[in-house]
Amino acid sequence: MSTLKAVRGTRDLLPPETALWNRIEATARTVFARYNFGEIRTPIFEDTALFARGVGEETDIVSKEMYTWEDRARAQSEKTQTLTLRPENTAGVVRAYIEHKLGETGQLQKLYYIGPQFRRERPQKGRYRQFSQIGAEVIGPPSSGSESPLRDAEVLDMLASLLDELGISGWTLHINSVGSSADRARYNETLRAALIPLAPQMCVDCQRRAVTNPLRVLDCKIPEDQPIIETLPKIVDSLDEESKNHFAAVTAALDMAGVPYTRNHRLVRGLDYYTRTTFEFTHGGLGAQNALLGGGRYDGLSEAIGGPKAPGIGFAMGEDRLVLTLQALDTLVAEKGHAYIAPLGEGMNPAALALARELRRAGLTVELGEGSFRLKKSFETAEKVSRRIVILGEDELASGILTVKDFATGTQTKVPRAELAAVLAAPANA
RNA sequence: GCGGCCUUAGUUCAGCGGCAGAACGCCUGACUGUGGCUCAGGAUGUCGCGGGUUCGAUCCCCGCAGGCCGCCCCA
Repeated sequence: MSTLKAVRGTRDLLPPETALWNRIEATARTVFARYNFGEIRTPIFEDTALFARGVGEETDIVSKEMYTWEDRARAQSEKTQTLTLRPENTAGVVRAYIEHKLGETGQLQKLYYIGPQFRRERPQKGRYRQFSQIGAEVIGPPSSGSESPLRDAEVLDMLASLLDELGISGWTLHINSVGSSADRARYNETLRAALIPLAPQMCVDCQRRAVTNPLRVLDCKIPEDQPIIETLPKIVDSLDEESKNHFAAVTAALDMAGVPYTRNHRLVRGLDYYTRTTFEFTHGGLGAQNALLGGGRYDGLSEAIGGPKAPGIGFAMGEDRLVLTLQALDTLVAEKGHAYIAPLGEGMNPAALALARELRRAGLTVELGEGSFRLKKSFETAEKVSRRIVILGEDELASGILTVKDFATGTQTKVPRAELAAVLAAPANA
């Protein structure tokens, strides 16, 4: 019988790696809280129509990467429904915003989420079929200030602070404006026309893109094509005055706040709902999947899925990629517990449990040994998982004076039971 | 969805058409309540799965699966 394995593109996360995941999530929650974001949890599956209308029917995500199935009807009278595992979370958040009439509060909604997303792509490093995103959205009626360029700058400032706090050094923030959807359509045609005479000199991929999706030519990584791409019209020249001014206000705020960024005329993101400001934080250590996070403004998304006018801006960070980056930077230090209790002889086991319970209730991390172990084995095991070892034998139990050895210093002391928790809680003696 | 490389012990990896290997880790002992060093010994396993060629396949061939790299796309 063949053994069952995690399905392609999914994986188990085990200790100690999960400690890193928890640290990332805890840091994100802390930073988001400082900016007054609250958590939202939306369902992992939604009506397929939400993604088709929100993300865009023509995008790769919707047209070929979604896990979609027909949910069977419970009764003759009930229609079957097409459901989809969420491939991203922004559409779900906006759906919830509309459904719960959050716009009626008149207040700006600042929501963050952490959770799994699903896309059926060919897996590779930093790209999985189930992956986790940490994201946030700022959305509200125009009267709440949701359209303000200050919101864009604040989100970018928050992200820069979060990455710094996580200890991710060497990131680059790329920003651009893709304007209104009309601006983008106009630019697409400008680009297509400009490429007609140039494409024959470019790589085969670009020759294809020039016809199928001109915007993607800007992403080409072939060195020979770069000088040609530099000569292409820039999207900024296709923007209307309002979008230009909005973008100028975003960069002015970033300059004043001291958030470093790179103006990237070639940053064109793939989801249909993006308007005006778009951005990406990249990191060199990730290979082809070098985007740590991406996001942008989506002023028309709510209306696209049947809601009121509700401009917004948001982002999604690839949590798996944050983990990869931090692992490459070697910032993972395994935390050792406070103490390992070594009972001498199986007869000491019950007393050892009682002692462990006492210390754990005092808030210490305690590993409980086993009386059948020889002391040598207890020491070897203890050294791997704990900062100190506590020996519990007949003498210690009778006298109430325990033997404690500190692995960092190699010093051994006798400690009365009443003082034990305090001694173990103290940092290693120098 | 396309192309390339890869898959052998718990881990990292050698290897060869003829008994399955190293290092690290693990277990036992030297050493009954003091580890880390040392020494002596021990267990590792469907050589990814399924076919084929062959007297004989872990090795050669084909298919499949999974991983990695690139394309596509994206977080």
